[in-house]
Amino acid sequence: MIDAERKFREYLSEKGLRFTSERLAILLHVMSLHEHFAVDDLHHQLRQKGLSISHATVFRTLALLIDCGIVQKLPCEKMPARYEHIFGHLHHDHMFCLRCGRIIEFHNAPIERWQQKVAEEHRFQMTGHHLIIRGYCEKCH
Amino acid sequence: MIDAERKFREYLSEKGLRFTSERLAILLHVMSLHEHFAVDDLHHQLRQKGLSISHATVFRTLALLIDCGIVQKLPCEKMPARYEHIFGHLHHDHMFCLRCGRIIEFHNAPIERWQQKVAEEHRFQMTGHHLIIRGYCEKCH
DNA sequence: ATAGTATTGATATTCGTTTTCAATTGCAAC
DNA sequence: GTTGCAATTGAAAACGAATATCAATACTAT
Ligand SMILES: [Mn+2]
Ligand SMILES: [Mn+2]
Ligand SMILES: [Zn+2]
Ligand SMILES: [Zn+2]
Repeated sequence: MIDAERKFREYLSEKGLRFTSERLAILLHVMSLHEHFAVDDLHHQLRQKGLSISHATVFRTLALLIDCGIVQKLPCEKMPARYEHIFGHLHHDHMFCLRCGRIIEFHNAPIERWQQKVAEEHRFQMTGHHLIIRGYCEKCH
Repeated sequence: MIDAERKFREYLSEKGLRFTSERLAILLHVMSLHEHFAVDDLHHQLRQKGLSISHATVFRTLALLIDCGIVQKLPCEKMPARYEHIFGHLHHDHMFCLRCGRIIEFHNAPIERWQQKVAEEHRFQMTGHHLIIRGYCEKCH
């Protein structure tokens, strides 16, 4: 059993929820993906594997995985949201290429620290943040 | 005539578009607002003034004002987008209080500089960015 | 005035996401 | 293992912000 499964099981158990075969299948597939994906991508890939999991269940399970801290949602303007597993990964932010749609990940410690500082200055209790840099990637200049 | 009106007139003229009474009314009302507003807020306020401007025209005109650089759209998760006029204002980012919905504005020069630097490091041509700090405001801790 | 085009409001449509609900399933207590 | 029951599921319907459609109207230039 992978660590993510253990974490998900504990989360569900604490909430009085059940560990179903659908939830396991979705968890395992999400953990096997190393890109940013849309709900439909995930749904199609599961069906290609021969699993007939409904659209609704994919949405519902992703919500659980987000609440559990295994998955992160990237709100995208003008297109369906993207998701990615973050369990086992360090925090990062994203650049979106407006031409080819490429998503580039980055981490910048000074930005993270200044965010903390700004929040403190406003006596704001930061629980998270969300930084997206829009523009054109190397190939699309 | 306020500066924003001059700018909007020039923008429309260059694009071969027309300066209509609806567009003027929306522009003036948007410039009079000093909060972040949803499309429905704006629409209702215009109707309260006795102006019968359609929903569609409000959306369409906001899109023009954004393209023109007078207005900015703040994508909100789980709720309709918010807008604000930025003409005559310096760039700023936002903190969203998850409890009371308050929006706090801030500007942090080091964050802006580091964003530029990160983009350059990835040979990414930044055209804009979007930073939202989520959490709880002073009153909502 | 006239013609040509942009704009409008009302309405319908889109589409990602959420909800509904009856049938099914997991799970804990017996 | 049987039972009881709430949680879960899939299919379909509903939702809702945003957009598209289109006939009527209003500018603009000639
Ligand atoms: Mn990522
Ligand atoms: Mn603002
Ligand atoms: Zn690109
Ligand atoms: Zn608050």
